[in-house]
Amino acid sequence: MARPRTAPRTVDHPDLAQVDLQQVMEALVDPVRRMVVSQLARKGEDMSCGTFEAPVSISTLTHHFNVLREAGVIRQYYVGVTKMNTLRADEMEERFPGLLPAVIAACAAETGSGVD
Amino acid sequence: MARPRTAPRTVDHPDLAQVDLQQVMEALVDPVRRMVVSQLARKGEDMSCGTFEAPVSISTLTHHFNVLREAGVIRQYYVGVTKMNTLRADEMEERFPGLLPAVIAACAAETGSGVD
DNA sequence: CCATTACTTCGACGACAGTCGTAGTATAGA
DNA sequence: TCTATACTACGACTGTCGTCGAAGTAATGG
Repeated sequence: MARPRTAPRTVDHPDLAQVDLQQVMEALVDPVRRMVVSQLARKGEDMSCGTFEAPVSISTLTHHFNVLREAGVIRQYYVGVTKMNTLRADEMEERFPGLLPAVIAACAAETGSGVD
Repeated sequence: MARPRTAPRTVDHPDLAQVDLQQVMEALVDPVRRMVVSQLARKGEDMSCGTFEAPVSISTLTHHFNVLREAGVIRQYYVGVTKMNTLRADEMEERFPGLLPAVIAACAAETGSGVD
């Protein structure tokens, strides 16, 4: 019989018009979340939740993905049992011009050069 | 006789090279501190601590100025009994290109339009 | 139907940031 | 020398955020 006795898993995303600067700043102030954004930007393609490098547990990482998604920074969707992540770069650019690129560039500059 | 039995009040500022993104993000994530930065950018000239509008007490405001200064966002200097504040915009631009302007623009966009 | 994989939810805990009022300090002026 | 002004330093309090592990849920494959 039909297997899907529940609807396919969906994810809610805010319209960027209803996201304010405070929310985005709070999302981007956490170093782990910036690592996520940075890796996403660096890779240039969608990544599943399990493929990120971060010095925290899986459940904590889930929390960080939620914060980023609710701030409109990333978009998430399921592919089978895995959850994919994408930067909402274009939309963010329209809403907060220059902000995300500046942060990403700063991340890259810090992790790229041998600062430590 | 010579009155200055103490050296004139001075203020310490970090070299921007030794300020990291985390510190700047933490400085800019607080809405009161963004108000300070925003007013400084809007005014376009140095402002004394007492001339800022913020919904907090004076002592709290002092704390916010300290955070901004230690993050390299503002420069402070005494003029008699008042303390002046100025944005380190050019230096910040060199250290974290685009970051401060993006935040300032976002602040202006939010406070400018009748969002609430 | 069952096991596995991949992620989520929950509750608890610890740390720390923002806030205040009070008391203190440096400068200017009388 | 004394007072007023403008800001600072300190200690206390509070709320919130990041963190974890354990238990839960949904899809996939056998």
